[in-house]
Amino acid sequence: MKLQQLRYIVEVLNHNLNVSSTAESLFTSQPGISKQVRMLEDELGVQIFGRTGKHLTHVTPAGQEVINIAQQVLEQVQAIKAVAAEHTQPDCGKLNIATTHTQARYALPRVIKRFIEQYPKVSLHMHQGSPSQISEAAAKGKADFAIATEALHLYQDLIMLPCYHWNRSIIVPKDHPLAQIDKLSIHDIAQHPIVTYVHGFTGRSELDKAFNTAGEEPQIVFTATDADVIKTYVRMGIGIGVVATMAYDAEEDTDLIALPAAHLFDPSTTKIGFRRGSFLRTYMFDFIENFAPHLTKSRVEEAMQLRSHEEIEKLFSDIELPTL
Amino acid sequence: MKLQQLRYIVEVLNHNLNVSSTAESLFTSQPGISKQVRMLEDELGVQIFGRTGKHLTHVTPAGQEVINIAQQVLEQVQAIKAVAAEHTQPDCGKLNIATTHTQARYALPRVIKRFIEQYPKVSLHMHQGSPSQISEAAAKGKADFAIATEALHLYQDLIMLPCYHWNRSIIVPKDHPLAQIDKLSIHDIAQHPIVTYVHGFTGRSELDKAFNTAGEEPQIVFTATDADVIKTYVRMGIGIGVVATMAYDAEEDTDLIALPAAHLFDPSTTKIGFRRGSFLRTYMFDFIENFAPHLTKSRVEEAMQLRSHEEIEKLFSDIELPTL
DNA sequence: CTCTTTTACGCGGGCCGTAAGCATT
DNA sequence: AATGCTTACGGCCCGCGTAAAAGAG
Repeated sequence: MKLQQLRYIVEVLNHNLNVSSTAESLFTSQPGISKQVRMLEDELGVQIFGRTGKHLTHVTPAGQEVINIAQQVLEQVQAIKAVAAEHTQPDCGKLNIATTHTQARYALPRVIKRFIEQYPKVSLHMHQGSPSQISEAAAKGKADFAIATEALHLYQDLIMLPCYHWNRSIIVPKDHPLAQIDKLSIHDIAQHPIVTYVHGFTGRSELDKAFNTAGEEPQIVFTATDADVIKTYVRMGIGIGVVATMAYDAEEDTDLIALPAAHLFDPSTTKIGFRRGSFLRTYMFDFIENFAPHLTKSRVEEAMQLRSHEEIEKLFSDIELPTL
Repeated sequence: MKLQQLRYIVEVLNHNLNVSSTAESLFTSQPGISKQVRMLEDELGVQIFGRTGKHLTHVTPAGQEVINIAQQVLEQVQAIKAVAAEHTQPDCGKLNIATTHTQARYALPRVIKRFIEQYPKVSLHMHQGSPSQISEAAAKGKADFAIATEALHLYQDLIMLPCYHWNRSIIVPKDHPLAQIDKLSIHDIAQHPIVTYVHGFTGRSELDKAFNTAGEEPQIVFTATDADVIKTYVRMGIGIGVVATMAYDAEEDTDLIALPAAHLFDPSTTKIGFRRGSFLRTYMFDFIENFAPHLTKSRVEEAMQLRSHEEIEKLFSDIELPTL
């Protein structure tokens, strides 16, 4: 059994069982992969892929189990390389961050600016996507960190640490009638068409919950994955916006007004997650601490020892998170 | 990076940094290993082993980290092979059990007899040792199962499942004065010299605890790791024996009498442990269930999902264990 | 007819084993 | 002097790439 054989079967699966495209992506020849796959199958005595004639059609149950383990092996091989790099070039490497528009646009810029100054030799890559895509990217090792408010808990083998709380604001055009009301209620909001995040994005669930408990039915006329789009439609007069407070910029959004809504919706918590068992480089610890100052290296390491989401939550229950 | 290079560095460490003996044990040449080790070091850019001149003297910090991960990789490679074997030859394989004399001599024989009948093609190996050696063997992957009463909890990455409770008996020669007393007390026992298990063996800690809480000082004149030796010295009149009840055989030990002592000492619990993340063959699940009928495959799998000893204990808190 | 996998074949690299050289104890 | 690691060299296996054949859709 060779490490490359494991790489091959994992990649063939990632390419929907198309060996030719797998070969192309790995910059090698297609017959080479086919042969190695069959040699591995011969050695193990088990078919990994099911075939009809000459085409790979499905993954056998045994093959799925083998591939799952193979993925872990390859992750650990990466960890070995990371350990080595940490000792030879501590300030050199890659950092892949998977996150949502909201974080990338409003929460991360200052953090990333500082990080790049501190570690100019680390190449930084941002992957944007939906919270579930983000979690998957982190869980599969395509990203080192996932930063999001939702969906991270879906993967048991992601360690997720709370970073900060944030609240919502209602944004309306300056001349909107709601701007006159001193303290908004859910009922007030329910009278107007709403523009907000799509399901599964940026704490959308808290919004639905608040309306539910108030017994009101929100008129959601338009949803988008990011606040910039939402603001554009609010400007057009389509409805009132419900967005993260941090998405309102008093200097840029002079034509809009943000009405605080912290009293209407429970705050959401943005978390940073990474694969359990992955080796974190020093610059990764530093990135985390830059982003959330209470997440010191020692505290993160402590959390890595814990074995369930609940235990980790307990570890941070005493700590007051910043609110954006 | 090749799998064999990882095997080599792990084995070199296991052979106290002696490359020659490592080569011998792996049935290969010593220069081959030396070269591969240095090639791996070159590839990683990190010294794994420290050298003075031409001799390997110590493991570098980076090397230790690399080797730790390498061990995990090799374990997973074993898991892949086990998965494959499970699908091709479900009733064929190996089973390594690490256990103490007490278990091997009194608890396991009937289980193993049945197991061998059921799986004649599985080759079974028993490794005897102290509880801490046993735990280590299981944790390091040298044994599939560790069966013992003590020390298993020392390894966080061992899953240990409770099998049965057992109590102690006082064994004395037939004509011993204690044999006349109806219900023994700790005080009664403390009047006589005691022969029992050495520290760290077979629930010895419960014995010490009972004397401590009773405020008595036991006169322990002789300790051994197994009940057969203890019985021999009891026969010689050295003292009274305190052993696991199951170690007394009414048919063989006709010259001795066992006085129940369940009311004097808290019962101990024998557990079976195995490495977290290891792949269990069907015959392994069957072995466990043979040994402890309440440990069905589904219940064991459930326990494998849990992440701490506490959670596992909670899972079994409702279940009444048999008492031997 | 096209896309994809399999088979065939030749090259090159690298792993391994033997033998000799050299450092450490 | 003995033990143990390194260097040197040669054989052999094997992984890879190219090219052609065969099968699936």
